[in-house]
Amino acid sequence: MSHSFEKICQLLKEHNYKLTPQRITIIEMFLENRDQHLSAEDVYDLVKQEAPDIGLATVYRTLEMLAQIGVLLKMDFGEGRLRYEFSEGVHHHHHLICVQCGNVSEVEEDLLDLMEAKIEEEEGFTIIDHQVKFFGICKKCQDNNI
Amino acid sequence: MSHSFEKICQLLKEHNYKLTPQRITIIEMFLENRDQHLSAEDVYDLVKQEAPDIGLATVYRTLEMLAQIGVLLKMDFGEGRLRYEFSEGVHHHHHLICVQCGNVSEVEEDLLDLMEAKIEEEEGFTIIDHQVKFFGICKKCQDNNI
DNA sequence: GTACGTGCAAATTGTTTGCAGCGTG
DNA sequence: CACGCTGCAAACAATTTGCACGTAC
Repeated sequence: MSHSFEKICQLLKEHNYKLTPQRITIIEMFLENRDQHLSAEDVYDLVKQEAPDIGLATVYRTLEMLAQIGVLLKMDFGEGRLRYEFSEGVHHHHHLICVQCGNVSEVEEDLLDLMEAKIEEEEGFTIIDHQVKFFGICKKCQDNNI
Repeated sequence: MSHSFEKICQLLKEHNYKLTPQRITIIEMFLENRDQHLSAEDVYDLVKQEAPDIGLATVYRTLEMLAQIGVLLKMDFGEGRLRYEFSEGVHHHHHLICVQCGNVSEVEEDLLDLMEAKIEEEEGFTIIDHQVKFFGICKKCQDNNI
């Protein structure tokens, strides 16, 4: 079910991508930070600790490639920059974005199957994926506001 | 219910914003294109036909201002640019984004109230707004693919 | 060995800002 | 007539691209 290092390497091979040290480091980084939504710059900073010579462009290219083959999912939280996370289980978690502190957390709730079925039927639109974002005030901020 | 020119002007006054020709032109443009999701550049191109001297920065500033006072809603379809639409009824329509042609259309379906109630209860997260995007292939593209 | 991958720097793109002059209320 | 608003150009920030060199297969 979940992504493993081996499975991802396998995917690269299938798509005729080479397994370079830089790519390996980036993939390991994501495996060690499964729960995070990392921006390109975040990845760059993290990876630089392991491999100081890596270039930012390489990070961008690798993230794009991993998104293309379905390992990562591009997420846009409206900050003017993209974030990346493992694509697994995308259909069953949504994001809670706190408009005060900017923190992004996840919920597992998903009642969208009904909606999808209706849309496919009524609009003739074949749904591949969905993204749901709830904007509001997280518990922490609410507590701080008192 | 729906935005009218008068109501928007009223809102500007309430917020101590002046009613300049540029702002009027931009508001009229949106009223004439209620069904569209316009980017700043789109608005600039449209408005330039009426008022060739307008500056792109003015468009950006006006869109930001209209979003601030709640007339427009900033939408992010992950294209690396923001789009704007009237904010009315935001809770009751969602976006269908075709991954082939990039066309964005709307659906009225909304079953998220249940989900919101559950999230507020279980996570203590107070929801202000939500955005739902469905990615897939629109009817037109499906027909073209045959 | 060769095509793909890399680092670097420069280019692009969307958006923001500083400023002197203009126009609304 | 004051202050907010404008156009212009320059500044910014995230991302992309061109290119000569390096390296996985």
